[in-house]
Amino acid sequence: MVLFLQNYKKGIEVSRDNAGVKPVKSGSRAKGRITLNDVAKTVGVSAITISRALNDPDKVKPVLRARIEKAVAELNYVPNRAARSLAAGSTQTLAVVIPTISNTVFSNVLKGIYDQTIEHNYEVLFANTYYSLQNEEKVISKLLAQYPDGIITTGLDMTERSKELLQAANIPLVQIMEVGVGEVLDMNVGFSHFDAGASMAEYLLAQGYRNIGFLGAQMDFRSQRRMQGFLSKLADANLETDKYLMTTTIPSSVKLGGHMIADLLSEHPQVDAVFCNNDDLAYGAIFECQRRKLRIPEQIAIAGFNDLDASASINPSLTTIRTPLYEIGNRATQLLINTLKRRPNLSKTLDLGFELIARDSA
Amino acid sequence: MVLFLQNYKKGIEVSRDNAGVKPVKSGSRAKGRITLNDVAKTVGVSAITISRALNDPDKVKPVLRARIEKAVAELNYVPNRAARSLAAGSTQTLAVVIPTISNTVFSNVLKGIYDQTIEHNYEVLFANTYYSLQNEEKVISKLLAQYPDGIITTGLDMTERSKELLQAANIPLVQIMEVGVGEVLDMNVGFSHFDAGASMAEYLLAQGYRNIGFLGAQMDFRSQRRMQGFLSKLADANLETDKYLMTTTIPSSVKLGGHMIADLLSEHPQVDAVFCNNDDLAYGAIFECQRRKLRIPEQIAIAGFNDLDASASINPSLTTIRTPLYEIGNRATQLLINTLKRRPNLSKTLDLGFELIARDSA
DNA sequence: TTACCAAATGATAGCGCTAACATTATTTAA
DNA sequence: TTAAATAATGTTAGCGCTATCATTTGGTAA
Repeated sequence: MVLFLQNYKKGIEVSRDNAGVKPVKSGSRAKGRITLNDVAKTVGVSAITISRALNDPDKVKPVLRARIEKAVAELNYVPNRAARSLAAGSTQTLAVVIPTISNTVFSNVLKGIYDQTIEHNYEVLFANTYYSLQNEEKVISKLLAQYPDGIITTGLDMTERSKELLQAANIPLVQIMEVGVGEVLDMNVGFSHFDAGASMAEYLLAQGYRNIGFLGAQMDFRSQRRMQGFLSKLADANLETDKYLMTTTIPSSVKLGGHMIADLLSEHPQVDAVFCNNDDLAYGAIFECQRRKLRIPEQIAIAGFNDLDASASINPSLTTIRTPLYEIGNRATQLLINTLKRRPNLSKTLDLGFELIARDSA
Repeated sequence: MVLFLQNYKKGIEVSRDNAGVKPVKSGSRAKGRITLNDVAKTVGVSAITISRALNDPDKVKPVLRARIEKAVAELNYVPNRAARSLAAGSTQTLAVVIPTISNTVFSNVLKGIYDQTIEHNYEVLFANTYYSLQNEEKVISKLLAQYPDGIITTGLDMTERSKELLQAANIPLVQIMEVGVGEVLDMNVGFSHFDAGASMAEYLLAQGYRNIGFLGAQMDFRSQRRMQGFLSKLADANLETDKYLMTTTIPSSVKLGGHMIADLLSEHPQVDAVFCNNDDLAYGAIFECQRRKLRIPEQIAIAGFNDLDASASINPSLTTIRTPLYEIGNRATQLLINTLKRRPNLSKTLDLGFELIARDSA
């Protein structure tokens, strides 16, 4: 039990066979935790030497370093990052602003970010906007109060106030998910949603479909751009663009995909292909068509977006667009860390592209 | 442009019609950001008054407060949380340790946590263990260096060193996902995985299945406990427990579910029901059975675990166990925040249970 | 008016750490 | 051997904020 309390100075004598003595601090503001100074006294050197042994080990002689490491372990010393940040002016923290963690798309992106930060010893602070620019403004302001060393935000559409705050923070920024539209404040990693939409339209047209529908959930800015790209190609081919279009701001889900295609088909049974603005929706559409005994793709073709895990396995396998989600997070974080370490970046903008995966559903 | 640089003191005169003057700080360690003192000089009051106006507004006269708020906005002042934490001894940060963010299960849990923290003005720091106790030890140590006010960890199995670190940190802790096994260090929210497994076995037995298989991916501690609960009931019914058992430590995915059931069926075509240790695996199994023209549930029944989004929509709809993922995160965070605000918790352990959802697949 | 009390604001110190410079020990070159 | 160079460790001050206690202001009762 005493062992567990080692890090505490609540009247117990912490050191055992160590030379240094750590009396209970009685100062009213002391938190009772073991500090650098406690370790320094135990080892019998100055605080800065302990600091160096932990942060820049090469600068301390191996023998001394070993003694310090032993003391640190025995005392359960944990450095106080707030103090470190304040003194050093760097928090070793990256802030991440995404729409919502509960969307697989963004958890993949976040994983890409996380894996990169863990490698370089940064922490991740994240916040969700729930697709609202007003929320975004609030969470940006909150995150900046942590004085992160860098920040990643989603999308290129933001309020003027958000832009002001980010510029004023004067830290490297990467806007992710999308390239080629809007104002890039600093760095930018993503792909063109307009082109992705357009490329799916071209594919469906090439396959001979002519009554082509579009199902869109959430309809955030990027969804809209995908839709615009898609519709532009339909218009080029002199096809209907509005007639078979169905969108909602409800968040995307498999269930919603089923409802939407049911609605679309009841109004327009002649639809022969549908582009769903993401894979979840497409799964729901496929399941609903199965229930209606519609043969895919003979009677109706279904296409999705993102190429999530299940898309290759579902029956029929889903024609979709593979997006480099993990890569986006990973590369964006690389840009940030390169900048922070003053290593040059080849480019401030990275278009990671997308890939149309033609499978059986269309 | 100058507007964007307002928060900076790089030789530009920041104040416009304000009385106070903020000269460029030349101290070598100054970061150039606007500080409380700068705001104080601008308004013409002491720093502590600005602090109070921001943190405890009632203590400052409305008129003064308005002037302060105006100055804060004009200067784009952002408080430095590191300094605040150091001075106040509280970081307003909660740490979260989960196996991996890329598993839908944990992104749901994390959302439950996040929604609660945002409400109470805490920040979330998270880390992934990737299902390794050694990693867990490392990330716990790293997270504690941030001196979070509270911490959430996943599962009840951890190394002695991890337990020591957590106890030494002396902050409220909630171990989530599981209850009823192992040592609870402080608080605990989850459900019994053993019972959940057992209840699925009872259900399948009651439906008359007798050649019952089990597919398990990842096989972390909780998966193992589900399996044990499941097999214990098969044993009680004098059925085979090992014969139709197939597990792997590969992370769960839809594709893997397809491979696993294919392997199982090629060895044991007589299997008439399979419990997959999570829904992803079950989806893959259903898709593979469809490809083999096996009728579900007539020829083979499939059951899953977690009741993810698609489970109600897939064909046939999936019999599974609904687990309170969002709730677990949410309630765990509530416990933490109650403790931090010195509000009493009814109980230190919360068994949120689970629910067997009988659908068409079994 | 005076005494008293509460509300509002201020002065001071210090949270735990590291940057910058200072000093001492050790190695290397001449 | 000695001076010069380098490595290892130490001293000091301060990062930006808030806890604590001190002081001032304004309001109320006698």
